Amino acid sequence: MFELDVRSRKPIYEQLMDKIKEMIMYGILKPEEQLPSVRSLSTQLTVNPNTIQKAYRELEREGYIYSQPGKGSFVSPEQQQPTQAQQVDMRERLLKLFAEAIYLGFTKEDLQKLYEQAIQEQERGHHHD
Amino acid sequence: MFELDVRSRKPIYEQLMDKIKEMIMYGILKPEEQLPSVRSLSTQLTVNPNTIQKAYRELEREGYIYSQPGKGSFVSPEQQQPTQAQQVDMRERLLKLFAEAIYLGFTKEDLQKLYEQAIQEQERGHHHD
Amino acid sequence: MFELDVRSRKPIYEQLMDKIKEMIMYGILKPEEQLPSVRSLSTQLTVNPNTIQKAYRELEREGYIYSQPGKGSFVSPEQQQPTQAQQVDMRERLLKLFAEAIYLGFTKEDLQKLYEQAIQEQERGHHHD
Amino acid sequence: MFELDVRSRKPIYEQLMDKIKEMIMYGILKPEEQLPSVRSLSTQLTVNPNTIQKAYRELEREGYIYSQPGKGSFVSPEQQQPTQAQQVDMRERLLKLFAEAIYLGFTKEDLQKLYEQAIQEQERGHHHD
DNA sequence: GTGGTCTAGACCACG
DNA sequence: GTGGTCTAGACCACA
Repeated sequence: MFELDVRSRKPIYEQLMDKIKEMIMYGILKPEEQLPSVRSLSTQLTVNPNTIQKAYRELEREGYIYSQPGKGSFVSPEQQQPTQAQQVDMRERLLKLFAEAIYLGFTKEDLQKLYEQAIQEQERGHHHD
Repeated sequence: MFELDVRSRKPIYEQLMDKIKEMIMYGILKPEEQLPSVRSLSTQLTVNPNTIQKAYRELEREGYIYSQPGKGSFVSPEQQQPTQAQQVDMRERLLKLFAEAIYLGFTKEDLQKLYEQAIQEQERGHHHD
Repeated sequence: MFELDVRSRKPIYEQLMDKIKEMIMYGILKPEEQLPSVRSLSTQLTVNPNTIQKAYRELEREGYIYSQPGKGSFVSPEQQQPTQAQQVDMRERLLKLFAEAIYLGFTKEDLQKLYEQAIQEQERGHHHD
Repeated sequence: MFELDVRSRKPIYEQLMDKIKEMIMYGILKPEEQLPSVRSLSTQLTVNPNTIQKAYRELEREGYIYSQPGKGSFVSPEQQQPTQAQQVDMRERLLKLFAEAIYLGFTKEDLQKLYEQAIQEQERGHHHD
C-alpha cells in the first residue's frame, strides 16, 4: 500500500500525509471511505502508532479527513472550497517551480505534456471503482 | 537585498539558499559575479555567520556557486547541462504539484498564465543590467 | 428533531446532552414532559442505544431530567435554585469568554446585541406551545 | 507560574494552551517575548516534554506563538485580524453561554459587571510592564 | 474495536 | 542550548 523512506530527511508522518493526500486527490480513496485504523497501519508499516496518529491529526486539521473517536478515520465528504490562503500559496509554489523548471531548460511543451499526464492520472484514479 | 522570515518553519540557511538560487535563476546575479562575504552578509542580515557559511557550503555542493579560499564566493560560470537525475526529479515535482493544483480547482488557463508570468519575471531579471 | 454532527470531535453523547439541555432551557421541552425513549431516539438518529443511554444517565446525574424505570424519562419539574457552585462556575466561564471575545475585538455593543438575541430566542421558545 | 490539574478531564496540553492564551490576552506575555523552553517548562511542571511540545505546536497553529527550531518559542508579534470563522465561532459560544447564564438566573446587570471586570483585568495586565 | 493522551527517553538538525 | 521527530508502551473514553 505505502512505501516509506525512513532515511529520508522528510519526516515519516509528512511522507504519510503526502501519500494519503495523493490517494484522495487521485480518487483512489473515496469520500466517506474509512481509512485503516491507526493501529493496523502502525503494524503494517512497522511505524509507531504515535507517528500515524500525528499524520492523521494533521490531515484532519487540513480538512482532508476526519476522525471519530471510537469509530475510525474517514475521508472528508467533498473537496471543500479552497481557502484564499490555499490558492495564494499554490500560486507561489507554482511560480517558484516554473522558474526552476525554466532554468533547467523545460519548455512550454514539456510542461503541457506533464499537465496532460497529471490530468489523465487523476481521471484514471476516479474511474478505478 | 534579502528579507528572511524568522517566523517561517523553514531553516534560515535554506531560505538564504532559495533566495540566492532565485537571484541566479532570474539573472540578477550574473555568472562569475562575486557574492557578498560571509561576514558582511552576517552583519547585514543579523544572522549567525555559521548559518551563512552553511548556506554557501550547500550552494557550492549543489553547483550553484564556487568558493576560492581567501578570495570569496562566486556564481558558477554557466548553466551546465542539467543532470538526467535533475530532470527526472523536476518531472516528478511538477507532476505532483499539478495534481495538487488541479485538485484545488486550478484550470489549464490558470497554469498557463502563471507560466507566462514566470517567463516574464525571468526576462525582466536578465534585462536588469 | 436533532441533528448530530458526526464529524465533530465532540462525543455524540455530549452533543445529545447539549441539544436536550438547550431545548429545556429554551422551553421547547416543558417540565414533566416525557422524553423520547432510548429505543426510538436510537433508531431515529441511527445512533447506538448505549450512546443515548449514556446521555440520559448524565442528564439525570446533572438534574435536568429524571427517569422512572419502566415508564420513561421526563424533564425535571422546575428550575431548581441554582447551586452556588453552579453560579461560581458560570461566573468564571463568562469572565474567560469575555476576555477572549475582547481579545478578538468584540465591543460592548456586540455583546449586548448577542445578549438581546439570546433573550429573544428564549422567549420565542417559551411561547412556542 | 502555572497550575495544572492532572486529574481533570481536560487534557494537560489543552490546559496549558488555555493558560498561555490567557497570559497573552491579558498582556502578561508581551509580543515577541520568549516563552520558556519546552524542556524547562517540562521539568518545572513535571510534565513530559512531548506534552509541552504538543501545546506549543497547537498554539503556533492557532497563531498565538511561533517557534524557531534552534532558537526558541516566541509570542506572535500582534493580534492579527481575527478570521471570519473565529468571529462566527465566538458568536455561537457567546450565545450558548448567555442562554445558559440566563437559565441560571443571571441578569443583564450581572453580565455587565462581569464584562467590566474582564476589561479591568485586561488593562491591569497591560499596565503590568 | 476505535481514536486520543501521556510518559520515558532517544536522536537529529539548527543557531 | 533550542525545537522537532520518533519509538516503546501504557491508559482512557467512546461506540
